[in-house]
Amino acid sequence: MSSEAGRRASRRSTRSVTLAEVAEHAGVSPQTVSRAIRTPDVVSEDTLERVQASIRATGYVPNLAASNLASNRSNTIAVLIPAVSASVFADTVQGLDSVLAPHGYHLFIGTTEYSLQQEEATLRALLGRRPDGVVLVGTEHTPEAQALLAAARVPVVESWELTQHPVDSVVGFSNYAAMSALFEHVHALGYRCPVLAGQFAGGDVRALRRRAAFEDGMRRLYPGVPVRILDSGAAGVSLDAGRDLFRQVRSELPRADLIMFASDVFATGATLEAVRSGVAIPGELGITGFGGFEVGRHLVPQLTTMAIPSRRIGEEAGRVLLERIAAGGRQTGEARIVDVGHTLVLGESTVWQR
Amino acid sequence: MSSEAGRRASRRSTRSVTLAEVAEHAGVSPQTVSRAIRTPDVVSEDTLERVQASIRATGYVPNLAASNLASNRSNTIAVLIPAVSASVFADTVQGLDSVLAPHGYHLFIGTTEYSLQQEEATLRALLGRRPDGVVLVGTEHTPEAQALLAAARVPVVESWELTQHPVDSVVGFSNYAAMSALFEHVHALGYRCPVLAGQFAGGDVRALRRRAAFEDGMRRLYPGVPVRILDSGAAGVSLDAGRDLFRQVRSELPRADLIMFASDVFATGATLEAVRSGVAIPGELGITGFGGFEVGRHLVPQLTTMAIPSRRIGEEAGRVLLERIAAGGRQTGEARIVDVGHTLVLGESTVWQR
DNA sequence: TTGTACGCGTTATCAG
DNA sequence: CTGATAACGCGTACAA
Repeated sequence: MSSEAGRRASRRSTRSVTLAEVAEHAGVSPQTVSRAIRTPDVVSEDTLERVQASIRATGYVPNLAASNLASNRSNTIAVLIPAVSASVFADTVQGLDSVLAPHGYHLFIGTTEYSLQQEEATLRALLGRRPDGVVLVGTEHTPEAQALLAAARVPVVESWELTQHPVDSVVGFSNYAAMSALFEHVHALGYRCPVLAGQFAGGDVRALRRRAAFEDGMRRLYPGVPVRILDSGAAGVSLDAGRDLFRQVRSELPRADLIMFASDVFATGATLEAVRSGVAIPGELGITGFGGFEVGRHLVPQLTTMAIPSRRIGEEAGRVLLERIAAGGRQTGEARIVDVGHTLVLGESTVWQR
Repeated sequence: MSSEAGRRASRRSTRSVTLAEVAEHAGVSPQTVSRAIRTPDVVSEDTLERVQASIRATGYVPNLAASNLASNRSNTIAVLIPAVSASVFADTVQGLDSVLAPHGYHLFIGTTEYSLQQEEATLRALLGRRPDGVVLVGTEHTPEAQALLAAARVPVVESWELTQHPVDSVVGFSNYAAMSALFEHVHALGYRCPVLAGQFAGGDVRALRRRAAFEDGMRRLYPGVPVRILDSGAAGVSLDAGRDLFRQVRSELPRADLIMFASDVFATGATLEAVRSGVAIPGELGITGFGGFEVGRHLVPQLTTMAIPSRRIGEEAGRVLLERIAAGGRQTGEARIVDVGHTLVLGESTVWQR
């Protein structure tokens, strides 16, 4: 026995059907089976049929980990979003999937919980899967994350923001410009004392950009008027938080004539609370949102908001990835910047003042 | 040259750092590096530090495809949901992730578009990744999908429904029982002519169960009263569809005194349309939903609905998976059935009749 | 059109 | 506690 060098017990534990077993069943070489799957037109019709029959008979499911290892392609795109349950990003993911799935790419989704540290950790884990591309939300990352992305040597798309210096490419819009445009609109309507309400302590960088736009707008268009900002704190982005912010404004800032919410979610909770408590919108108080969710069009009064094409962000990101992958799969150095823009939605929740 | 047998160009194309390179850098064997990562406590403190330094210095990111291949474990759970953007399932995914992530499992998400054929195709693709577990929405699958699941020999959790004969285990509730309970409640309130509205042509099996509960309820508690059901058809589950269904009921079924919607989404669109068009709810017409979404509590009037613990479904599914994986990772044969139940939410959109 | 011989990067196994 | 060696399942390169 000691001379039986090299004989070891098989390590296969799952005992799933392999390519070799299909080959044996069909009476061809493993390589032919591989070809029958990946490049059927290069195999004779006769063998092709035989192999396909054997695949069905054996219930063969290709091991993509092995395929990945051998070919250096995973047909996988890593997607990092703040949270799965945040519907705006779900739309982006849906858009991504709709563009990439037809090309055989699957999405590997990781969440960051709006934390750059968490993003780095998740990114590290996802890169272990050797994705053919990466999609991130945001343009701010830890230095380590930046290094990881650079070392990965695959196309990277940052999104939901714009920057002149993306890691590779970026698909998004300017949160600052969008909020500024909305601000200028309500200023033109004649509002005298706008306040901002939202969540700014949760690590959402994009919300901070919107806040900056509000602050700068106040200084520029309302010199002398105090800048009032209410933060929901740890409450998160929810209808409850919107309701609470509304109540807080009513009790603490009675002179406010307009509440600009950092998200349609807050604005919806606030609008419904106004209805319930009998506060006339826009008569007593104006309300604006941000995001352009479906519910805004249904609210009574309809919500004035800034619509963001969240699904299109995903679709464009998918196209950029496909393009880059086709071009060699590497980051080329020439940054690609796609601005999907924003659209002012004039609702009934704001009105011409006098 | 011809005698230089076996010399070939390297096939490595991505040239990412490998375990061997870290080993060389640290002056140890590859196996020691592997151990330093996977079982640090079995490595001497001295070497451990050296290896960790080398990992940082080289920017090493483990190739999980290789790890997967060698160890037969992917630390991956495949999740199949009807759609990413359907918020109920997003909550389930979030719940799953919250339980599984701490144990090192990542989710691979695939969508089925409410189609069993699509489910089978997506399942096939995901199984190629050799997940350590599978979570599905629904208990109905194609025969081929059933075979695939059986052959995969990993824990499988079906969800959002109940069955006495799951593939492996099931976490959910009875859509029939939930809808029946809601129906009995409104019957007890004294409604005389309830109608059902929703989407039943889209392939959503769970919606069909709710419809069956409505039909049976009508036959049982309203003998002689015609069974009225409105289908939004291809419109999908949206606020727009809810608004349109509401209008349709008003114009086509003027004698209806209660609309039972198959989803809170429809009910929300309908309630807001009622507010806009000046129809008194519950005065002129009662409304119920299904799902127990946050928005229902904020609507004016608050929505009467049947709440489903969608996040808890994910959490329980995660626990079942962990348990099964710990127990050997295979389907054991003893089905595990977890009923998360349902909760009647009494809102203001229905009221005692007379 | 088909077959043969590696190699992809990691871990299991066994020996030291 | 550490190292050497052989898998894991498939694709690439080359030969036939």
